Formats: sequence, structure tokens, C-alpha cells
Amino acid sequence: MSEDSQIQKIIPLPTIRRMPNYLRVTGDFLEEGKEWISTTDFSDILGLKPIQVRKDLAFTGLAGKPRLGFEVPLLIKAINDLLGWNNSTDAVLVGAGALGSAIMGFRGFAEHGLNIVAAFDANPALVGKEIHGKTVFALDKLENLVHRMGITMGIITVPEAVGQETADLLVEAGIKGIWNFCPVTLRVPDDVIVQREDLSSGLAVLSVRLTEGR
Amino acid sequence: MSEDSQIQKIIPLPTIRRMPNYLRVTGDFLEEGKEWISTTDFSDILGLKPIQVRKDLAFTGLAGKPRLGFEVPLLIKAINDLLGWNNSTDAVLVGAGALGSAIMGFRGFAEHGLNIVAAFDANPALVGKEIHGKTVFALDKLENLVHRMGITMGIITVPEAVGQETADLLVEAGIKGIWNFCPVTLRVPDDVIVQREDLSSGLAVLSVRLTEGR
DNA sequence: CCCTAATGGATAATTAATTATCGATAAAAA
DNA sequence: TTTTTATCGATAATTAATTATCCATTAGGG
Repeated sequence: MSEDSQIQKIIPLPTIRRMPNYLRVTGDFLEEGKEWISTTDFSDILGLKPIQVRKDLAFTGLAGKPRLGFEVPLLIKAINDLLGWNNSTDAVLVGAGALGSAIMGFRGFAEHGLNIVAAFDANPALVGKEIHGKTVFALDKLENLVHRMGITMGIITVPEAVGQETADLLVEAGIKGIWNFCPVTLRVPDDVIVQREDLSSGLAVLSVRLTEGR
Repeated sequence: MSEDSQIQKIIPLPTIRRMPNYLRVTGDFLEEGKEWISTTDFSDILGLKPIQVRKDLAFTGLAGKPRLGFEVPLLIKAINDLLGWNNSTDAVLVGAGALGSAIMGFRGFAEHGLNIVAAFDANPALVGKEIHGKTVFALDKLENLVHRMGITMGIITVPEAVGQETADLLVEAGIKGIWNFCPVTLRVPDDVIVQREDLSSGLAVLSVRLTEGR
């Protein structure tokens, strides 16, 4: 087996980041009853260069048709497959404050195969409450629930000061992927993946662009 | 004047994105009473390669001292200058829902020179209320307030369906920089800068990394 | 005062990502 | 049926970002 089947190329991170946009636009086309969507459509709507769109979509493995583009339903399935969004992932959220609540209330995640099954918080005043249909539990219930339900993903929305200990708790419980909204660099074992979401970096980019104008 | 003063090199976007991290770590050092901070300190704490840190910090224009690093107070000032975070920027926020509230409540922004002076929402039930000390106004009050206070930055945290019209409203009012948390690609005039924050793209990266394991 | 070792800074090499070029294809028009 | 043209897909060129190498500097130890 040297050069037979398709070589599983590694997908560039920027390409992965753009995929949800392609998915959203294609979904809009589906709702509008359109059957085909082309590179040109994407580049017009998303403000990207056509070449970049074509390169990105090549990673789906789909073949487009000249003058028509791609079949809308097939493309949606292909992108969801590529992102692993066809099979739903269960997750727990730690930190049921303002940001945690906002994330729990974001309807979009359900379409992205993310199912937040429960929230946890150190604040006794929050324990037992329901936020967007999810119950808030005490932290000492976390390990049991994660184990019992075989949950692999954890979302951290706690204050900076307790970010690392929260990560330790999740790792201890068996979590393999952490979506971290806490502005710290977490130390975790090699087999645990951390995706950090950083609002400050976005603000930094905006600030610089506003002052130096690019 | 051909090669006299320092050439104002353009700062790479990834470097700008990392700057808030350097700022945070340096701030911690200041609180701990340390006078110096080195590339090695940063790379240990942030999990970056020393070479990258050195290259990034070079853009501050500061000269480091071998075996000691950089002077903590000077570095903080230099990074804040570079990001334009020493002089505070006033901003308005449109969309006082869950996400908008979370952003208004994030204490960190004040340290980053961002001052959200007021919130606006189309929902009459929210108008007049106070969220984290900020009053929520009706949308028709926006233009007047923005003009009167000379506000240049707008934050969009409205649902997807009304993202574009919200942007139009802000542009009409004279806003020059938009921090957009709404999952749409906004169409704005060339002189208006849009920085889009996209939670889905982060989730996409995490999903792919979890399934293909890099 | 001299030696050692850690670190900064400049330059070069490598890798990753974007952008360009061009021939092939197939729908739509003539 | 033939021609036209928009779009795809492969390959190549360019640009951006990261990583490596090497020398200069200087605090700290002997």
C-alpha cells in the first residue's frame, strides 16, 4: 500500500476554523430551497477569495461540478463528517456564572453536536438551580457523573484564579477535551486536549487595527 | 531619511494575539513584587518556545538584559502602548441578552482600556434596566448617544438574524470599529473595521483535534 | 578580577498558509 | 449541434509565520 487510496492530508487549522462558516451558509441555501452552491457564492457571502474557498472545500473530498458547484445536502453532510458534528458529544460545564450561562443558552451548539448535560459550580447559592434547562450541581458530584455517563468533554467558565484546579478536577474525572474560556494556560497531561478561547486576543487585534489602520 | 530611525515593522497578527498573555503574566510578576521577567519565564508559564517569545517581545522596542530579561513595569507599559490600551476607549454594546450581559460583566476589559458606557436592546422589557452597572436603552437612542459622546467602538451581541441591521445602525451612528459576536459576515464600508469573534470555530478545532488526535 | 552560564538579539532556514496560473469540464446560449 | 463561459481541480509561486543558529552581553560565582 504505497499510493493507492486517498492520502489523508492534515487539514490546516485556519481551514478548520472556516468550516463552520461554510456550513452555516450552506444551511441557509438549503432553507432557501437551493440545490447547488458554488465557490463564488461562498466568496461573495463570506468575503473570502474564491481560491481559498476552493482549497478549503477540497478537504471535504467532494467533487464539484463546473458551473454549478456542490450539491447542498451532500456538502452539509461532508462538512459535518469532517468536523465530527454528526454524532453528538456530551459535555459538562464548570462555572455557572454569566459566561457559563450564556454558553449554556447558545442554541447553536446543539446543531454542532455539542450536548451540555449538566453544569457545576462551587457557589452553594447556584447549586440546585436550573439554567437554560440544565441543572447546576455541586463540584463534588462531578467525578461521579462524568464517569457514569462516559463524558469526554469539559467546558471551563470559572474565574481566572480557579482555572487550573478546575482543569485538574476535570482531568481527574476522565475528561479528554477541555474548552477553556478562562484566561490561563492550563497544565494537563499529554493525552488531554485543551482548546483555549481568548476574548482579550480579539480585543487586542481590534485595538491595533483601529489605531494603525490596516 | 533613509535608514535612520527604527523601521515601523508591521506586527504579525498571531503576535498581537499573544500580547495579552504576556501582559497578564507580567502583571502577575508585578503583583508578586518581581522586578525582572525573562523569555524563559514566559515560555515556561505560557507553554511557548523561547524563540517565539523573544521575537514577539522585540516588537515592543524594549531592550532586554542578558540573564535578567525585561524590567516588569517597563514591559507592561510597552505592551499596553503597543495595543493602545493605555488610553481608554469608550464603546456601546447592542444586544443585552445572555452573552451581552456576560461581556458587560467581564471585569478584565476595564484593564484593557475598554469602557462600555451603555447597552442597547430592541426588547422593551430590558429597556431601563441596569446590567452590571450599565443602563439598557432603546435602540432609537443609540445614534444620539454615540454622536454626543463621540464613541467609536460598538459591540454586537444580538441574534444572528438581526446582525446586519445592527451593524448598519452602528455605522450610521458613526462607529468606526465593531467587535462582532454574531455569527454572520457583516457588510460595512471600507473605513469601518470589524473584528469577528466566533465560538463555533473554536469548537470546530476542538472537535477535529479530539477525533483525529494531534 | 576572571570565568562561567544564561539570556538577548540578529540573521538564516524551514514550515505553513495563502494566492496565482492554467488546463479540463460541463451547463447554458447560439 | 456547436460555441461560449463559469467554475472546478491540480500545480506552482508567493507570502507569512515559526523555528533554528550563532554571536554578544552581563549577572553571579569562584
